[in-house]
Amino acid sequence: MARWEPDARLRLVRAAIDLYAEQGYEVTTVAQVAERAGLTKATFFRHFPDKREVLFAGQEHHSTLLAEGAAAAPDGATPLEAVTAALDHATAAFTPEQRAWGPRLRAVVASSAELQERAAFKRAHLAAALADALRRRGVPDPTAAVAAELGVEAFHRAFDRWGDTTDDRSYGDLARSELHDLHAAATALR
Amino acid sequence: MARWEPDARLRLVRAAIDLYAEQGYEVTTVAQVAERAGLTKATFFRHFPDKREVLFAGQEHHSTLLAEGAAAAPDGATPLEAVTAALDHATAAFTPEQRAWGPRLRAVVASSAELQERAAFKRAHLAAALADALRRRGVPDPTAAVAAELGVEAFHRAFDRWGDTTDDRSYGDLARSELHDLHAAATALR
DNA sequence: CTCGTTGATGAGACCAAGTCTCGTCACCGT
DNA sequence: ACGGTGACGAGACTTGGTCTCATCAACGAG
Repeated sequence: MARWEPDARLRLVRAAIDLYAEQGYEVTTVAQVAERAGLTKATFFRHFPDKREVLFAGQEHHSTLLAEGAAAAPDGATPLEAVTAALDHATAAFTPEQRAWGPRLRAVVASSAELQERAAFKRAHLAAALADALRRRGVPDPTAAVAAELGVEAFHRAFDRWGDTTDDRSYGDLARSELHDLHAAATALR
Repeated sequence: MARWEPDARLRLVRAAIDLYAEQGYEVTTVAQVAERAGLTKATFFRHFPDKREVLFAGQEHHSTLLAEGAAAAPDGATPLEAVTAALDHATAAFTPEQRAWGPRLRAVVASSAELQERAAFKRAHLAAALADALRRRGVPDPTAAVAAELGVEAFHRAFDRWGDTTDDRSYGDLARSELHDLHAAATALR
């Protein structure tokens, strides 16, 4: 038998989502989250840098996936095709487990300005990573920024719709569809 | 003679920018900022909700200006023309005083992840306010979001170039120019 | 002129986030 | 058998942020 129960990190994430949803993010203390996970405050901060990050850990992975996908697109691909490749590659992050947690996470984040702030920061990182990957492909500056912005917007819109159980399409299909709509709106803009 | 020196709020802003720039944002305590302004920590928090906001106060005004400008555009205006009107209207916020503080502010914000987080949040608010104003004009959803995103990107790019003293064009001219470039990139996107 | 009100501030207690140091002890390789 | 490793607990400590209460110049009513 192990000295400590395994998956301390996962237990912390679950405890945090549960408590934040039950009684609210602001009134929940880190000590409470740690206690529900069978740990202490000090250990919480060994796994996460702050009280917010426990909800967003794993999203650095999204940046990596988007950048990898864009970089791996064939040489002749247009910027938009590279963004599509990035979204396809990011599909790897969207497991059924994520789908189950999505709505609860969205609700909790929506309830707190502090959490929305972190979400905005993560989104900015996503856009920066994707724009960087496009620039490394030789896409010139204003185009790379616009394409990355559309890609990240599609990424988030698709995630929102993916969480609605009424829509049974795969995340990849939803992302392609959102990107197509955004691109159409952009080219038609006057 | 007044009981208190006037402009407590402004003194706090100046003290904060100075100290954050001199010795770094993270190692500066709110008590130090208040002391340099001739006040106490409690009074700091009467003027600003937290340690970060002292650098961003006044930016809610930007959302208001953008929304007002977009709402005031003539009835027949296209979405892009409404965004242009919004940027023109926001010109009111860019005084010579702002121009002098801009580069220092940018440097301080760039030095701290916590401050970049707040900046990303403010940007998201700007985009949401502009998109809302466009939707109220009857612009349908994906188009409003894309136009707002381009507008906010132009807003920030113009502010960056406006801070470079090498470029003597007015903020309004710079913003129109940036928006034009971004729009061109968007319509040419493949 | 006097007096009560107003409102910005100071003083300081208080809580929680986040940091840091030190001690513990199962596990693992030698 | 034994020393090293690493995840964890305990608890002190700093600082961001909140709250309550006291202070006192300005101001207006009488």
